[in-house]
Amino acid sequence: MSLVYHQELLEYEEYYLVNSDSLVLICTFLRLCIVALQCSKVGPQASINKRSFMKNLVIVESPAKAKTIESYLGKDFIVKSSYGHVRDLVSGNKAIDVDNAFQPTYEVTEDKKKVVAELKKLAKNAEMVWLATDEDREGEAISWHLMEALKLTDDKIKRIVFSEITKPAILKAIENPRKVDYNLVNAQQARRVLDRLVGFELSPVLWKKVKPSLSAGRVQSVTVRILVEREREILGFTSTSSYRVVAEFTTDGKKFKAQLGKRFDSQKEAEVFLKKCQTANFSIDKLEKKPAKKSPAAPFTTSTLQQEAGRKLGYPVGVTMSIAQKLYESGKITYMRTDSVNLSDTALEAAEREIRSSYGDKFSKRKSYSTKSKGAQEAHEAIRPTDMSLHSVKGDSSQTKLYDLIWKRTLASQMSDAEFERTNVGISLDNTDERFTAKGEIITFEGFLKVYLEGTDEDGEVEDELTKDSLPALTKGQILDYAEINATERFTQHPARYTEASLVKKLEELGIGRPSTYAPTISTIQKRGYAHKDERDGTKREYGKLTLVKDHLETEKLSEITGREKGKLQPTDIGMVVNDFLVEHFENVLDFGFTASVEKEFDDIANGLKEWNKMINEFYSPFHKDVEDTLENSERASGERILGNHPENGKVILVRIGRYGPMAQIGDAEDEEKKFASLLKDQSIGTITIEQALDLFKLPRQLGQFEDKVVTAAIGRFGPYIRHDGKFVSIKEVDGDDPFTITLERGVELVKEKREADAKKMIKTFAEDENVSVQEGRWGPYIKFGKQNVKIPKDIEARDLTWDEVKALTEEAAKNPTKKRGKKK
DNA sequence: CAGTGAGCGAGCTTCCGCTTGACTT
Repeated sequence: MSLVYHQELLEYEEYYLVNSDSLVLICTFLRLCIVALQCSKVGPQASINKRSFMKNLVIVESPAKAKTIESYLGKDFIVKSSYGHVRDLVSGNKAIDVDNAFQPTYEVTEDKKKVVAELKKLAKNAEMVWLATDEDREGEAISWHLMEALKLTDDKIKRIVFSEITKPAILKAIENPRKVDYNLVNAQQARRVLDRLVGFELSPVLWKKVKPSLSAGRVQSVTVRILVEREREILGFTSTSSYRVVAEFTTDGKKFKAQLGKRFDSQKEAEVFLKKCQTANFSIDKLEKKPAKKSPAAPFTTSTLQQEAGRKLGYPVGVTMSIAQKLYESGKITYMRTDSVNLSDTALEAAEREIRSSYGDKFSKRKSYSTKSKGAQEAHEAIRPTDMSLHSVKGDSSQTKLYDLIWKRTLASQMSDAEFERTNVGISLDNTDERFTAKGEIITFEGFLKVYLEGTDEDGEVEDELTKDSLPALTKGQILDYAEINATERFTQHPARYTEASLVKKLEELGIGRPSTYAPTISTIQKRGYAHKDERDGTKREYGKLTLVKDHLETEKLSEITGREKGKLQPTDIGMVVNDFLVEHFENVLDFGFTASVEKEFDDIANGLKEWNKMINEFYSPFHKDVEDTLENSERASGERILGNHPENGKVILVRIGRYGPMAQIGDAEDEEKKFASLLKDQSIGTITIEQALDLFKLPRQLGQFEDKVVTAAIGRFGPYIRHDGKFVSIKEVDGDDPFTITLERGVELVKEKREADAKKMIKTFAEDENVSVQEGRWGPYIKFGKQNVKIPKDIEARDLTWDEVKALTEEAAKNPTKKRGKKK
């Protein structure tokens, strides 16, 4: 933390040196102190309590921000953090009084009680409380909730805002205080109330009509819909193939490639064309050179940082955010949850200085970017290094890499365009109208490409396989000889499944969700079982290739692996069934434009054009009617699909969603002897075959006896396993085992391996009770007391624990149960 | 939470956005 402080000071000093306005600044600062003094004199208690005289409490949302700002403001100000929202709607179903103008009931959230108590104490002793929460809807509401929770009156507070954490910005903010904007607060209340109503009325419908514990909401349900619709596109996609012709020409001993404008639907047609090539004369009939430019990408927002870190470093969005959080906390970068592409003046100056000194004046070009995304509220700066002269951070390699990305992106955004010379070459044949084209590209000025180029998402087939390097010297009218001409069969590709990052991009385009929720939303839909990361090996596919070399035509059949995929988001059966149900009954809320349209109304509320509870009422009345109507009239949604009849007894075989997820069933609902089996993780209701479904009923399999006890193989909640004498051993597919074919010998081998591994973990056992032991776990040694696991304090040596100590620790742990997420049965 | 899947009825689940640590077997 001392590092941060130091760095901020440096920045500050630098600012003094280069900025001619520094005198003005100092004056401003002095004037401020006087203002603060005068302010405090007005307060009724000012003269009574000398100790609290002059004291100003500033409250911001983030503690790291508080530290920085405190260093700007001097000793008359103390700056504290609220750690985000301090109050929220009470939990449960009674937070909103729908019969009384949607009156909300709030409470200080459990984890904020300490924070609120401390702020309350400080506020009491302060002359003035400066509410410096973010300059957006949520920030305004946080200020209001702080007033309520700390019992602050209007004359005791000043509301200040700034969208960058730089000294001039903070001082300017202090000079321009205002009151809390209740219209904006009401817009936030409307947002909050709407989300609670939607979530807490839709979810119970799903519990009744689909499966318990499911959830629905304005953001998550549309997110799942995006995935489901893409999956349907993929399922409905049929791939077609065509032959693409590429010729390699030589001139002056140099080679270059050109592609035919036309593709052929069959091998036959391709062959006919290549035969024409054998006798054709090739000549250049078009030669065009054009200058071209490429501009750098805007500085990072949360969304673009997540995308680039995904593309270039392979990080899931949650990982990116936690690395960024660490960089932010150590003062290396600005705030990482932002939708703004704006850079502060001090940052622009620093970037320019850095570019001029490292690359030269002609690489510098100041640019300001404006946001393209819909719901942007721009309460912060773009994500950038706090110190542009720091080219790299030491230590943790993931932090080094992410910082590197941020540094380069920021710098590049203020650099000149890259310049190219593009060449387009047309090549004609004298015995057909078909033509080849070649493209060349030479960089004439590197510009921003010197440091950074934004990545791209591979989306479908790469259309243009030609290298865009330089072409050899060519002239119009020149006659060419080919070295080789290929016609290769290429297949059209289904649209790509979403990655975490490309999904975030889509959400941002639709204005759904906020920088602080992109990563949590993606983890929510996976936790709820609506989507998962896929892993498909791909399948072998044959393709044809024709090669013409020196008048000799050859035909080959080659093979390639297609459809290999890892880590893409794919909707599950439950995700699809829930989505179809919601889309059918709640089209309005599931509409991709729903958020955008309510945002418009929130804006009206913020501008004082509409009352918030009126707006909510207009939404809620018809919505609630739909909910009741659906509860009463809709069928249960199970996604049932009938696969056919049993080959031996003729009973119906179907797949559907059951209480515990996707399952197969033999026999209909009336059948007294119907049987059930869960689908495997990689199977789905939509694609499973009758043979695969029948296989499921072969488990559990009895393999035989070992030590007079039965050994069985089956598949459970955590995957395939061997069971023996009440103990379970996982069967790992990577070892080439599976429960359908595994033998008794191999099963016994796994049981023995497991015993050995368990013995290794055992540190100590006790004669008093054989169910109690001290074992080595993932996070170090722990006590296993029956089914209870107990942590061992760091200062105690696990090996030396006595029976009495173990009992004492266990009893203490039982007294203070840690809040567990899991519920008891 | 590693054998479930009917139906009953208890009591429970659930939203989005703003922030960090505490905690995990």
